[in-house]
Amino acid sequence: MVGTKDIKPLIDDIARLEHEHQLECQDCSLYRLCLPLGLHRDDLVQLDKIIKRSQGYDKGQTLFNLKDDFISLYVVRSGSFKTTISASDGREQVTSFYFPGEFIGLDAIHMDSYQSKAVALESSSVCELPFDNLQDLGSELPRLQVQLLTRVSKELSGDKSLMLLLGKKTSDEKLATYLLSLSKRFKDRGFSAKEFQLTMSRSDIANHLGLAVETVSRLFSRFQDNGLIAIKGKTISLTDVEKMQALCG
Amino acid sequence: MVGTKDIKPLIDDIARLEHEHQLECQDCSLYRLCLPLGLHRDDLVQLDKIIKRSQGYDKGQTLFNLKDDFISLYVVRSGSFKTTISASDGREQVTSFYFPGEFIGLDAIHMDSYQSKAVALESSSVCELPFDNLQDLGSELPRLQVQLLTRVSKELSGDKSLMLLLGKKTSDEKLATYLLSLSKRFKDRGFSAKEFQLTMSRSDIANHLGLAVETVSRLFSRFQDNGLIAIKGKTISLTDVEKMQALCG
DNA sequence: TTATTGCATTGATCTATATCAAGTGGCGAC
DNA sequence: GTCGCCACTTGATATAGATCAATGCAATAA
Repeated sequence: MVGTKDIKPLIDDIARLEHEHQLECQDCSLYRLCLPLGLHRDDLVQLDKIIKRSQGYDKGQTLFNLKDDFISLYVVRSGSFKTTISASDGREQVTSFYFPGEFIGLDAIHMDSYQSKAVALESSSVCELPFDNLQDLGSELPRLQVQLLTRVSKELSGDKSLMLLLGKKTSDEKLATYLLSLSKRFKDRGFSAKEFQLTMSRSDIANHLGLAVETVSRLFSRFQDNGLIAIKGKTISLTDVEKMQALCG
Repeated sequence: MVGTKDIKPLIDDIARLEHEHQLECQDCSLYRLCLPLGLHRDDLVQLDKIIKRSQGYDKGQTLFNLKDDFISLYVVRSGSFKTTISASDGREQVTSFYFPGEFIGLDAIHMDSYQSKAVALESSSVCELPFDNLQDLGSELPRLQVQLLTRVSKELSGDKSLMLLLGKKTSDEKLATYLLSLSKRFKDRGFSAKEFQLTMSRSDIANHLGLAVETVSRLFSRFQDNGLIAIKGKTISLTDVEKMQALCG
């Protein structure tokens, strides 16, 4: 307990140093997942020039709000975010979760304001890509433009799958599908596919899957009883991936 | 009854003539809704060169199938289409309906095969845009590339709204939202916003909204009883748009 | 004209999941 | 430490909408 307090300043120092150092794309660990993929070294230097590496965001802090002017796309550098849209009466839907290397704000490109709200789920940081600059650069670097198009298409594809989940799947199929999708994304990022942190709350998960919190809670308990997972607070281990896959439908 | 048979050959003739004439983008009535928007006249000529104006598709005919090689994007020229994705056990979700000027296949850009199946809902025709050619041209015409990006972003945005609908709305809110969305799209295309044809079946609508056919049928009846709509087979009139909007949530 | 077929409607019943209600446990503030 | 708060869990009950079942109806074929 005393130890935690002692290292906090150290962590802050590291964050500050990292920020001052302004890590460039070439050296970034997300290189293989992120926008630069397929760009030449010279192009990267140009891309680096327009990227703003922002200060961090605390848990619960808003990256952008519904109807804010659309200025920039964001790429998660560390941590995680959720985006939500809301009905006129205030009901909200968690539309997506975003992890390192993923783009936030792509659905705003066709408007001049954001169509959703983005909030950090933990201490997080992002790279900011002012869209106008990105477009200017894109007109010189077709490969960049293609990368961007590919990104939006990929998110579109994911959203269609989520429509299948929301429209046709039962509660246990929903949760199983969700957990495996998280697992895959962590694996792609070089983390364990079997054990990871659920940085979002139960109610975020429930909302995203079109379920009630209580249902999600009961499902976690049942999955645990059936030996599918081991869960303790926010830490989850997938103990029977086979069976989990069979559950997805 | 005899009359219908007599004019059928005439209609076919017109379709054939239209096809042979190979109507160009400049002259197309969809000009203001379609890809050419914002392109210069010279650019349009180039775009026209890569567009294949295909034969028509009959009701129920497949434009492309899941896992077909991704070669082209398609723009609806006349008629309408639906796209579906399916779970491993065969359950299907109708992900979108497409009307003239709208793009089909955008979710395949990030893969080398289509992620969904597209089927004509009535006699329809499309413009085919071979994606490789489109990209070659795009690298010379940044405005074209931006148009394309904008299109995908717009579809993304619509899908997020549908997630809100599927996850959070009640059955009557779902149907009301859907009918008004159709109404707006018809209006944008210069058709009546109040009276139009539901080219898709009740079961397509139900599936798309995450409901059972019976529920949709009952809702249509109730909406009619409440003076919101008048419906006869596939023809619907919105008789109280105000009240309908209030129902959307 | 009458049969056939598939889509659509309407009614009766059932069920998955929401909602309501009552704890439980962990964590930060003091 | 312990107080208070909030997220989570677990149980009891309610309900929106699904499913099952029968019938109606319109378009095509015979």
